[in-house]
Amino acid sequence: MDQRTYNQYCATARTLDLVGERWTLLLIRELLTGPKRFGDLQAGLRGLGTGLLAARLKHLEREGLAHKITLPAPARAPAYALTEAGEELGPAVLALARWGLKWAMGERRESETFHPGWAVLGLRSCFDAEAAAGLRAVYEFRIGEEVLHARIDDGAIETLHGPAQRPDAIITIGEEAFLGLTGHDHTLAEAIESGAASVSGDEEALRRLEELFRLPSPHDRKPAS
Amino acid sequence: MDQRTYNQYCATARTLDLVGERWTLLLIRELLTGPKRFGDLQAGLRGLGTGLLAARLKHLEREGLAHKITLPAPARAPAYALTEAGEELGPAVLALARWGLKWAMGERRESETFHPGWAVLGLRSCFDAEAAAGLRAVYEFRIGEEVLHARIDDGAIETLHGPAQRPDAIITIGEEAFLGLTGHDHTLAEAIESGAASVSGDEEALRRLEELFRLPSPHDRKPAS
DNA sequence: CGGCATCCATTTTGATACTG
DNA sequence: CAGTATCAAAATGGATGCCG
Repeated sequence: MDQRTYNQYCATARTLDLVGERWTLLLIRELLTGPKRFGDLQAGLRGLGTGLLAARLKHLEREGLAHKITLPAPARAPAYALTEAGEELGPAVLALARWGLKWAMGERRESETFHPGWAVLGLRSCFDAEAAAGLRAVYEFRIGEEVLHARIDDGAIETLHGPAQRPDAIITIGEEAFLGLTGHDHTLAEAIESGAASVSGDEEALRRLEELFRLPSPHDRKPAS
Repeated sequence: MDQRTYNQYCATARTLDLVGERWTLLLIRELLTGPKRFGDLQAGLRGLGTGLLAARLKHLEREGLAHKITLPAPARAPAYALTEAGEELGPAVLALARWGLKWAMGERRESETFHPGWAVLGLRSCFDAEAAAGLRAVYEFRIGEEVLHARIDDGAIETLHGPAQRPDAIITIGEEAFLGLTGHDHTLAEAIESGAASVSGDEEALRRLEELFRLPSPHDRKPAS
């Protein structure tokens, strides 16, 4: 797995030598929203067997992109987290996500799995730093079964799995309705209207929510010409 | 990944379904500096056989990321170019390059190939838009056997293979000396001093050159702890 | 639950030879 | 030069069993 190198003295090629194998960037995507346990990682990556997952994790550890940790009490369970180097792959993963939002997200296919955590990372990929100037707020998203939060601090954003300590605003919405948002089927206001979503907390923070994340309108890669 | 898809309704996964296979992102890297012929593509991707290259190109065409063109006269030769969708993968490729410049570029290994075109893309990845505010200039780089140019227009940059029509400044340098620049072995001024490089053209444009591109200092992914 | 080992069917790849 | 055709060597996916 790392004997197969591109053998090019090129920053892109060297990076892909490290994280270009199948599953690796998705593994990093999972870890970008916080440390995860072996089983949870596998749950987020259906199709990846335990053997390959273990091999990939070992590779990331050897290369200094992730490391094994012990979750704080009371969990005390083993888990994996990104190192500083791994964390800094965030911009690259988000750039891929940003492209995908614009050029590759059509209707959800029947066979495709979906986890709200991915969506929050997608949100982060279209975060508008300028629109967040001067804003300092923590949002908690409760989407389907999952809970995530985004901490925004004047142009900077951090999105992590789990509840927030002291959220300024809470958005609760079902998976289906959330997919309707990303698919431009309806707005958040409409979802609230119809009862599919509910919000609470600081009104000012909630008002600014829609400016913060600008979902690109989907484009067709193969125009009818 | 034609049949082998991640099957996730996730922007990152969908993108990797399209361009995550081996060689694909490097192929796009090659095309990001302008249209290329089949043979030139293969030259830039040592190790990629003609069969796989043809398959990858066909895949990119089918997916609307690249298309086959005929070079303008007098060449009139077949070549491949990126579509708008393909072009927009630039930010993602550059993000990977930026990461690699910081975390993965140690000494050049004996077996590694090197092409100046990669370096210019690397330069572009660390282009500082703020430092280019108000600047409008075209630089021509003659590195080893290759010629490339960068057109800078007030925060925007475009880097293409080939000579510029009307360059404001020309930088001529050998491959070895150029690698010394990226490896922080010496500065451009020192290379000029020692006769390894030479510059000509607008003095103002040349003075601003070093502010425009900020090479990150290399970091160790595995600190001695 | 976490994680490694093994066996096996299927894909992907790498290298080379071959054709218009 | 621009590709096709072919075949051997990896990598992957899936099932399964094991051990702490």
